[in-house]
Amino acid sequence: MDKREISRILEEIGLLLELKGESPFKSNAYYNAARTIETLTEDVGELVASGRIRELKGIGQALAEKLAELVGTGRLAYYEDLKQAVPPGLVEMTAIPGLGPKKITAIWNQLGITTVGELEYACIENRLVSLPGFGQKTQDKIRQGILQLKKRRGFHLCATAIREAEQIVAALRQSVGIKRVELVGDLRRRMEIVRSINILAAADRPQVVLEALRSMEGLVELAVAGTTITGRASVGLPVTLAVSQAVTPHALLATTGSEEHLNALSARAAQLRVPWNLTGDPDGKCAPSADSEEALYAQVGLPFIEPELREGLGEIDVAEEGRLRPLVEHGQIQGIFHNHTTYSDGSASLDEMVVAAKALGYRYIGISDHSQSAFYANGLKEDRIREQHAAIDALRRRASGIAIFKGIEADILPDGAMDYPDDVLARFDFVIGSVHSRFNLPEEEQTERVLRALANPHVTMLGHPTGRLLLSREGYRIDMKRVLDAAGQYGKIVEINANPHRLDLDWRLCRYAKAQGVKVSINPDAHATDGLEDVPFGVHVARKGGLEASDVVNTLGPDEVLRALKGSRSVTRDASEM
DNA sequence: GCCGTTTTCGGCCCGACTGTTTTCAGTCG
Repeated sequence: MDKREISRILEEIGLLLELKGESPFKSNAYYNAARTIETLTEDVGELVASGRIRELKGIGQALAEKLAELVGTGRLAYYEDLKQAVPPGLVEMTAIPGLGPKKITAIWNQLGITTVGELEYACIENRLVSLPGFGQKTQDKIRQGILQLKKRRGFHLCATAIREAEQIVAALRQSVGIKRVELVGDLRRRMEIVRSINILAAADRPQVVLEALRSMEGLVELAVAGTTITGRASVGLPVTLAVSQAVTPHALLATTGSEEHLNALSARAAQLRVPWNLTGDPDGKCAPSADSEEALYAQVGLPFIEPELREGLGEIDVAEEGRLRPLVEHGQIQGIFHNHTTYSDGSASLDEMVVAAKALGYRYIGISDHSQSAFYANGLKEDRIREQHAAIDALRRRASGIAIFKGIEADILPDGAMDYPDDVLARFDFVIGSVHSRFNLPEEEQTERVLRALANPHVTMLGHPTGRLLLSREGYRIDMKRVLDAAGQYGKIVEINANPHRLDLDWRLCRYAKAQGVKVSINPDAHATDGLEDVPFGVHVARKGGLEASDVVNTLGPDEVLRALKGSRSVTRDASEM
């Protein structure tokens, strides 16, 4: 059992305890432990075996015993019992905005409601308003939240799906009798959220693939119907494998999608009178003859179009006009900004973050802890900024082979002012301006707020521009086009936050940003050393948005990027001019 | 459930916001 799964179980125990109405401090102990385990660099099994697990802060006698049981047997009786005691629908309800454990418990105890469906019906019947502490607005908000929840039900984060998919693909590729394995579908196009994992496999018989899958841990509900194998990954994600004698480029193209892209291709083929039956017999007369996807595109007079671009959003026109450029690749990212440390709410020290970044091959790392108004995140007051800068100076003398930049993730206050005075902001190599409060301002006010921050000459980058959390929170209402216009005008960098929950700036806005001359920075927003590994997810966003290396500032080397940062703060302008 | 000691019990982060109240509870970041 890996640390992610252990952490998830501890987290759920915390939640179940809250729902049962146990001491919030007790559930907090589980939340803390979950966080500790998740950010471990050492193997949990080894820590348990050696007894050193007790040395971790927040792991006492009881938790150590539970971890031992979990690691040793893969099960935990305490957790199983809790799950018996609390209906699973209550856990699902916690995903509804504005609905926390207390309100859910009230709904459960006083109305006997245990599922989201029943809750929705109770809203329709106007039964929530009668509960103490509830009113019309609460009920309306819950009903709205349920609609959101239903919309995203069945979706999973790309990162989760990729992790599962890569394990399956790698295992199958090593299996005897399986000739070829390819990931297709939304996941190959690197959509930010997906419903399933779709794989093409070449083998003589589906049975061969099935046997290989059976030996994999975490795959359940495996079944065969004809040449299709279905199953479910450990996170509940449906897996579908289509097995055939060979993986043809036709099948690859057809199953990668998107539907819009395929429709545009077939319309084009019809116009050019090229046979274009991708799903029929590839040797038949109706199918284009091709031995690769490149050759298929060539049949309709187009260069190869990267899977990420295949969304039917004008990529075919761009390809036809010869305007496709090589998309940015992870290997071109030379350094990373937006990284937190234990100075604020990170779980790894400054030294650990720098060492980890260097180990990943990065040539520079930009440290940016939270600013003073972020109380909840232990934001840095001026004295602690001085302390951190001294630590960075000392580390710069010791560390070789990696440059360290002094930065800050400064809150953009509700009125658009930054939460440090200019002379403090001037001490940093880079300043990320981020919104962390007052998400519910009207669109006009929210937009003006961010525009004013961008007008501040000390701000170099805009952090997670919409504040969205995929599958859990909508972004705040903001006119992103105006924001990107301003960023272009002022030469400000806009972040592509690579955290799989954010992926913000959205890829759909990348083209617009590029057209305004806006440079992006692909930032991990890491709060632990393994957060640094999220960078590739940000690269997917940039690629889907059609960005090339020259659009991404952190493809620059350390010296050039520093010049770019200086350039982005040289424009001085008053907000009143806008 | 953890922690630390002024050790075996009492405290555990906190401020803003919202909606419900008419002084506060719940949620969120």
